[in-house]
Amino acid sequence: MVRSKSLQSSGQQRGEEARKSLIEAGIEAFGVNGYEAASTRSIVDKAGVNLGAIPYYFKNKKGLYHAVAEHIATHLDDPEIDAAIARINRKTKNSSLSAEQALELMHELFDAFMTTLLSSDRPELWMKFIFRELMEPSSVFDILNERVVRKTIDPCAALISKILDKPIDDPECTVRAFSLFGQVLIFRMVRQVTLKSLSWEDFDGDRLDLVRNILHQQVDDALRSQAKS
Amino acid sequence: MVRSKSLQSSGQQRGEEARKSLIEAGIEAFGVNGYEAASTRSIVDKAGVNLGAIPYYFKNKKGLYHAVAEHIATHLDDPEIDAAIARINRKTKNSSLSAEQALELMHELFDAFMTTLLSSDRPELWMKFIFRELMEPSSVFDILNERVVRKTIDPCAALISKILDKPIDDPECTVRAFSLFGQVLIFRMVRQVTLKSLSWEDFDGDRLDLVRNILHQQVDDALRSQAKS
DNA sequence: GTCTATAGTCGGATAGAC
DNA sequence: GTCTATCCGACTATAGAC
Repeated sequence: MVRSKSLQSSGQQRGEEARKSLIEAGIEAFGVNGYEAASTRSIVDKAGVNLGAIPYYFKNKKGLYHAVAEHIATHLDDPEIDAAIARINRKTKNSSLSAEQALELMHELFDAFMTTLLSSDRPELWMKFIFRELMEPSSVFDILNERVVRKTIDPCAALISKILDKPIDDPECTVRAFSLFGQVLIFRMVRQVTLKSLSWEDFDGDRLDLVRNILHQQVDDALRSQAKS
Repeated sequence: MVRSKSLQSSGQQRGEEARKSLIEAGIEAFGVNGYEAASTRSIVDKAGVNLGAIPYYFKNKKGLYHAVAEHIATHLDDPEIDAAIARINRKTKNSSLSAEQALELMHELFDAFMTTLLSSDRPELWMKFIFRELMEPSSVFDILNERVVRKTIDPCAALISKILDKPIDDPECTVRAFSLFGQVLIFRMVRQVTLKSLSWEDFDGDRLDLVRNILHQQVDDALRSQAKS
């Protein structure tokens, strides 16, 4: 009895470990070249589990893909970015926010965003997974769009509406939010292209600062020139 | 004799058509979800040729992929963008270009670029093919980087060096060129994301104008504030 | 609950018929 | 020069042993 219970418990633990390692391996496999290019065999090999584990825990390959997307959406948290977003959400409810204060919050968000996106010790495969899905929507597009993109873009658009003194649902606010993020995102999305043109090997140290300062200035100019007086 | 010659000629013609239709089908197949997801069978079906045609004309699947990249790099020409680039290349050699004139050339390029990228009647699958390769470099990365990206980015960086009065090899010029393009590219790369946030179905008519005007202003502000006096 | 053996399908590439 | 038949390996999913 005791022995059987202990065995079961150890089995459940192993089961949880198998789930985890499959999701971990799934992020890597799906991240590199997408859903089709990742074989279930390569995933179970990397995860150190047997082939039957995927259908058992996730029903099928698509189920694992879905679980990977859920995992990324849930665990993609960066302390500085999250803190900046929380501050923005709190203060945009306060309608007495001045344009200058809003711009300051904007810079806090962008500075955190740039540092996270450009320094390479961050989970690069998570990014690839997300960007691929956003470029070519499939079954998990909504998960990532709602819980990763909107979470960041909507507060940003709200800030811009304060700065420009325009209604929150004015498309101009959203267009500006996306285009400003585009300035940063391009260095992550086509990273190799930008590094090659610059003859750089990485965005580190002074180089990261250079990019950060330029983008900071461009965000500032774009919004300040249009700010309510 | 005559008959055999005519048959051979017709055969060569058919051969050329097979090549063309395979490349056409390849753009579509590789464009949608990448190299791995495209099966040679689906490609030959779409092209209306037999399975042996791929190894015969292109050696193997990779050879077809390479040919598709070559075709895109060669035939991706937009009259207005090309004209703008040609003007820039001509005038940046003239060192007496004023900052104001350079900024004007910059706007010509960006306006053409935005119209082409955002209006959906342009070959969307070509874009997907290019972006996927730039994000995840494989064997044809250099072809696309040299003949599509550098062709546009380098003249743009040269213009910026005139506007800011900095040396052409100052990394600041390249960083600014990429980030300004990023403002536009994001609307093409994660098109569905931006459209969904805006509750738009397409970038057409007034909506295209709205985006174009905002980006025009942002490019203007970013550079004008830093222009040599 | 976990793993292995295998079914059934589809992939790219080839050899040889026409 | 063009097409067909076929090989062989790899894939996902399942069934049943342990």
